[in-house]
Amino acid sequence: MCGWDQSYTVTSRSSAMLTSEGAQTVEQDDSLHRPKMAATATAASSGSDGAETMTDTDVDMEMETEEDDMTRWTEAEFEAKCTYTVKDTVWETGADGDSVTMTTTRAEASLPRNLAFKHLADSKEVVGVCSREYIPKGTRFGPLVGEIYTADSVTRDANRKYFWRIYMDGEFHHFVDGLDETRSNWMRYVNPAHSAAEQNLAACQNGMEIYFYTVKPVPAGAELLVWYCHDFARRLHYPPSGELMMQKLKQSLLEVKQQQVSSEEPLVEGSSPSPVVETPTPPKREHSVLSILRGTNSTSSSKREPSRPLPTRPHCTNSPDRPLYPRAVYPAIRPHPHISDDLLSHKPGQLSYPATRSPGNQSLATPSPSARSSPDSSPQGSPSGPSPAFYSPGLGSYSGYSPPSAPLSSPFYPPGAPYSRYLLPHHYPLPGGGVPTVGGIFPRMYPFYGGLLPTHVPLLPSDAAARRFLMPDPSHPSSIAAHRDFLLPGPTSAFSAATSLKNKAGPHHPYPGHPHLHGPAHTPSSGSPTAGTAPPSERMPTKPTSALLGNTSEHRSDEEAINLTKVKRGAGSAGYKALPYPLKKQNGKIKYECNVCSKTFGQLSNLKVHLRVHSGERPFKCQTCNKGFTQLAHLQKHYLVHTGEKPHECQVCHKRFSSTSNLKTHLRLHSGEKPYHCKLCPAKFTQFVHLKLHKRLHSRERPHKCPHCHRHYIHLCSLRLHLKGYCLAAKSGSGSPAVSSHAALEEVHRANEEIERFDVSEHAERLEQLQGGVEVEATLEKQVLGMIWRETDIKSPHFHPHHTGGTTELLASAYGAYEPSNETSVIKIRHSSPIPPLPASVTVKQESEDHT
DNA sequence: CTGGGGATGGGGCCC
DNA sequence: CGGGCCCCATCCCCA
Repeated sequence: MCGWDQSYTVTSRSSAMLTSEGAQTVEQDDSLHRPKMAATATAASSGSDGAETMTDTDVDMEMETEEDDMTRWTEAEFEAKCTYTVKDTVWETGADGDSVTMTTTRAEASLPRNLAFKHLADSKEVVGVCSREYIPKGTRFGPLVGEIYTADSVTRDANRKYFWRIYMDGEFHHFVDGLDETRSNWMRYVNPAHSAAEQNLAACQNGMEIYFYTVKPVPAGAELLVWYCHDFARRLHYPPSGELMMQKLKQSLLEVKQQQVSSEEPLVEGSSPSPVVETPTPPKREHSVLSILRGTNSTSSSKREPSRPLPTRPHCTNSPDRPLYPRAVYPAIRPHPHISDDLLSHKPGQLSYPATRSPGNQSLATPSPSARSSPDSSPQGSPSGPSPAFYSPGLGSYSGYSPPSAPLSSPFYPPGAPYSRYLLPHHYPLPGGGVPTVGGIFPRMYPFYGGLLPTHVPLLPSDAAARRFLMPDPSHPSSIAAHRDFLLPGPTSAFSAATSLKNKAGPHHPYPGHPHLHGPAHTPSSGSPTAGTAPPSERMPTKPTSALLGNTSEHRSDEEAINLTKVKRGAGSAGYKALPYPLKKQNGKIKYECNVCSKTFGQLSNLKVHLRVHSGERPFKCQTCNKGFTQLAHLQKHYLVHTGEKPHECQVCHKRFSSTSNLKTHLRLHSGEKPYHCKLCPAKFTQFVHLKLHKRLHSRERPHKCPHCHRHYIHLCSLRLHLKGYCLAAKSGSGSPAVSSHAALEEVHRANEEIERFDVSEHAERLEQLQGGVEVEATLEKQVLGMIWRETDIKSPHFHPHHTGGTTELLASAYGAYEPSNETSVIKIRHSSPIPPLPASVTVKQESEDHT
């Protein structure tokens, strides 16, 4: 988003400029007033595979019935409830980053992978941001990056087009300026929402940073359109919902037109409502389109914000005397994305409504959950959409929602966007060492913060910043509470239940239906208002915000809590609840033992988490697919499925993976490591599962069954070999070796393994066809088991299976290629005792199970 | 069937 | 004590 200039003020303009901006403003404001599209068609999936277990329709259905209006959430709620975060792509700097900087601005390079820029057809100019894939509701983007200016440091002629105001304790604190594309991030390109219906992002200030949260599912290809969250709007003295402003705008419509004809009244800072406005609900005062366009407060200027001269807006394409430029449209003043530069060039009477929406954008068609679920979400909602009169004749009715003229250059990977090069994992070591977390976008920025922000403001690298969503802002107790309330597992487990009681919250918590949010377990000791004060809609048991905490077994939470408490006092009951964590001592260290499986843990917290395995508790719910997880980290990892993020990159082939595990597995392809060896043949695998599948080959039909033991063989010769002295069950029979020692027993075992290896080899196949006689068998025996014999002969005079010498050339050639395993076979192992069968660096993961 | 990858579960350990 | 990160194991899918 560009900064539809929150602080933009103008004192005077040319009429042309006014007109142009007027149009913008109208649209911008229209966005606020357009009634929510309560019954619009369900968004098509647009090919998105975002919903893995549900169709997009399912998702939407769910949204309709279960979700509340996130646009009415407080900033604290956004921060606390939205677990999903999408981090900026790390910006590569330094030596090898130069090339990047040559072709891409930092702002562009920072774009997360699941987003794409929207370009004008014949331009590389970024005119908006779209989603590449389905993005679930409750996803957080950010923080907004830009240069920091305080009231004192901002220059009077600064271009405030991309200014965002940061407040602290209700007072203006500083600006974040996204103007400079080399110092800002992609968020500067996000267009403002034109209406509540199309708004899919809400801008919030969390801590001292600006974040954008998805307030509705964003289908693939849809443009991101942001508007202030309620808190933010309130700070800026916008009408709470923007609906008032909408009405005013409408009222101003005529006035606007009149002004277009007449001379524009000199604009004075604070004469019009704007995002920056600090006037609470400029109710009675009529806002002229002019003033609206200006995005300035009509009733008052910011008291805290330094007074300033009119922005010169050097880059402002809105300027009538400047060539229209897409970028100009975005930012600032006009939180309306649908006005293209072309529009800007038009004269008032010629206002056209260039389509700028991406083809996939279905925000219009997307039902507005908020509109449906939250009756009060549109207080004075304008009953109608933007008045056609708002647009110039010829504009058509709502043509603005026609397909965009600036489609994505590519639905997934824009040409010329060498994604891989900025796709280093967030915490993946850079080739040259070090971690690119702070190195990218933030280095230049944080120094500013260092001097501007209170010490409690986390000066975090991107990675850490992304982590912040789980870290309560110490300056906001409610935030802490919200975090805790939200992140704590629901009181459905013995432990959480116990915790809840410990917190003195009785079993009769106010919202039994949603204990994870408001139940005793989450009642902050500080008495945070967050717990229990959430809107009723939040109490919806299945409300999928993000990591919703366990509602899987909430019906039993209270009981469990009580039971557990009793148990802990000695009441004693069955199962792990009776004694959640009995203590044991191992090697002097206290161990916590699971009552169910007797597994011990060095830390109680580990046991607590472990107990969820037995209780079935999955407190962390994915809002998108409703899957539950036992650990928040698992949910977070899972979320990558929906965002498409693959933070881990193979430094060899640059392929990306969502998990380190999978990357590690992949790296074996490059290293050649195949740690999973088949005991029966030389086959090796990079994954255990492949070995397991492979082993089935060895267990295929084996018609030649040993009459004495369980062994089966594919080939008769193998059975006969086995029977020549290696069947322990038949040891009493003739020819059986005298196995009188443990060592000899082992030899027999190994010999049988070797026979099996031979049995499944191609050589057995060929030998079978030779129809050899006794001599052949003897040779076979010698070749297959020869080494064992020699060893055994030496070590155990008692173990001397019957065999005869003699080798025919024919036989030798028949299976001459057969070689007793030299890596995992018992033979090799025996003979190479001092010499590891494999390089020491290679770990061979032997099969753990018997292959019988 | 093999090989590669995606996703998830579970646990250890550090902060 | 709990959160977060990391790692390994495992299952599943698909080419």
